[in-house]
Amino acid sequence: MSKVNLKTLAAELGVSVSTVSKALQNSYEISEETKQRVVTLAKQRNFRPNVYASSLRRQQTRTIAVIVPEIANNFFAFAINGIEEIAQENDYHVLIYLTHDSYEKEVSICEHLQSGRIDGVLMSVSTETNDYEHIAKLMDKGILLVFFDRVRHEIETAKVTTDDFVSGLNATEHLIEQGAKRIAYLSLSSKLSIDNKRKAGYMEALLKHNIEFDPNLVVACGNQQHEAYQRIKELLTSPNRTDAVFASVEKLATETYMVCQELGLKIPNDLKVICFSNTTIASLLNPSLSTVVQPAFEIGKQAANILFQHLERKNISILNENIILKSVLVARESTGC
Amino acid sequence: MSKVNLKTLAAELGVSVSTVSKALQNSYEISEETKQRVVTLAKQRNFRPNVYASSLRRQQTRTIAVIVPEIANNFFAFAINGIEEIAQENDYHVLIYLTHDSYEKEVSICEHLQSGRIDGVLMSVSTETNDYEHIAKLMDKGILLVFFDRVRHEIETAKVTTDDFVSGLNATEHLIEQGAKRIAYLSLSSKLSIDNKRKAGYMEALLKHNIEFDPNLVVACGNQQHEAYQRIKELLTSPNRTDAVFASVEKLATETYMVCQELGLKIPNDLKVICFSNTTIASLLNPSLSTVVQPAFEIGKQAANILFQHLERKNISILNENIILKSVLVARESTGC
DNA sequence: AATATTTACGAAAACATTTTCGTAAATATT
DNA sequence: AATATTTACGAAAATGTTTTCGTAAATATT
Repeated sequence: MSKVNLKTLAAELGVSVSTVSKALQNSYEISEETKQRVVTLAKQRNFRPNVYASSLRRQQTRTIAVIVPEIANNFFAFAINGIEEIAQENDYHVLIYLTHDSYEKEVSICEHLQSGRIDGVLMSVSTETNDYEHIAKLMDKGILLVFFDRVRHEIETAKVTTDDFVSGLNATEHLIEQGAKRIAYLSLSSKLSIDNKRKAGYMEALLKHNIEFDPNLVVACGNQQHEAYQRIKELLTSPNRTDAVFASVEKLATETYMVCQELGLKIPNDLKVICFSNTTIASLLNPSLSTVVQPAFEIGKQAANILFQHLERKNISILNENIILKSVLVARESTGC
Repeated sequence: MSKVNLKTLAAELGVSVSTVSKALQNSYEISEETKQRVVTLAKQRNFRPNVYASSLRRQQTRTIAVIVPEIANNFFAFAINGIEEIAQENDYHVLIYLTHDSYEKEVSICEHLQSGRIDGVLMSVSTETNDYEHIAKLMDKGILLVFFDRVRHEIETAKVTTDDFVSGLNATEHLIEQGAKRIAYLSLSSKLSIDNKRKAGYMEALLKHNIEFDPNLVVACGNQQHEAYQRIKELLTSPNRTDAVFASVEKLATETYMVCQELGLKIPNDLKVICFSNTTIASLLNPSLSTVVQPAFEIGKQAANILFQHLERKNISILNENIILKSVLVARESTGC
């Protein structure tokens, strides 16, 4: 395991360090014969240029960070999948950071990333994030950023999301068409732009169908599982009970299923349920779950593509732009289909 | 966005670069007064030491790689969750690489990682991996490695897995106790040690209960979803049909559910199903799914802990050791409970 | 007062690359 | 034959840290 670097290779070949470096980069300055000798020895010694030295000199790391709230979540897992695929294609490396929906953690991660470790960031903000100074600081250091899904509109850069408003409208309208009269909206956090857009779509659908909006039917469930369970239970045990639920995220729908199990409510007869979800087994649930499926994989790919394009073109800041990919509604038994 | 580094700070303060560096590291060589001045300016200028320069000099990166077959998989998602948690605690950074169960990709990733980018690796090998030279090469470069879940026993290092044999035995025995007579084993790949152990447990259970082992009931399903579907369909349509299925991974169980839907077979009456799985919604399936739940989060944490401990103690190679965390069997309707 | 020790800092090497620039020799051009 | 150009390489600077070692001044010890 004797160390091998440009210096040792050069010494062994009786040429200079720069010659070895250039030969390995297939530079026109080096004769074919020398290149051969260098490449052969490098291969034999299993030489790999030290990326930290080379990044330092080149002033680029070919590394990006992905900051997401969680990973045990089908949407984020698929999105990361897409990101990683594009990263491998472009020979970039992907650092992963989980905020667990904590604002403090998100800030701390952004602090850490100001140390030249990365060229760019793909980010989905936490539900608790209410400002954006930590993100602005990051960009001040010349780090490119692209948001996906959970964005902050105050930051001027590219944002890849799904058509949350329209999908929210469609999901709600679907419930109405299936006969629902009192539809509840289960919210994750009013700080999240996507949540607000889905809710806006929900309200638009009510308006369109002349259903009066009842603020009591908008339930802030939060991140904590047990808290969400409680809120939903309260909702489903309150007088003049709701007959349908539109959950802004999958977790809130599955919690609804659990609550119904406990209360003995039958889906879809007693309660219709639809939600944003990327689970692959929606059709196997009891009853099968109607979902709004986000193109998670595509969202990840697009976000990564935009970032890498700009990274290759150097120093060009990313224009403020909303890329919107369509979700698709899949109706199943939970809404009476 | 004028650049700020030790040099510019030193110039502005009228001291040397080394003084600034030492002051920021709170070295005893620097007076309190100077430290104050340095720290204040550094804060004001929002200075972060360049990690590539510092890694180069220190010869450690505080970065690890996690290599897994896929991420849209509850087991790996939870494991990565555990890894990331421990990494953040220890101030390490986590690079993620997906092999998509391709041997070529796994090799290529290992090649890339020989460039001094990382100090250590946590790895779950792909189902197609049949040798281990690429892994040995990595270790030759002085990179520490810990396996989790999908291990290669030929490599001498720590391996964190679950009690696959015993759990396989328990799962099979559970099926037998529930009245199953002809139990099939759905295998992912005979190249995987965990798969073989689960299968060995299955065979042991048959032996114990005097059930003759029928090789036709061991179905190699592979990674491809449609192929798995086909194999399972063949199994369930063949004469003298099996009455129970033990799936080595979740995906094969959900495929089984799909096949049963198509064939109109009723679980658990026509077919009992149990599988290794980490899905959080097993209880919501139709029918609810009996699972062997691996402590995925803990496995990730343990593997990361072992790696970091050795990284801190420098150069100490990791002893060959099998750490086995117990899985727990949760019986539900799919096995008639 | 002479010597020893401590304090507080700076110069420079080291980490492993990449890249600019200089140049000797070989070849081409007039 | 004299000059211009090309070829093939090397020296050295640069990237931004960390760390070793040297040392002048201040303080302590005899």
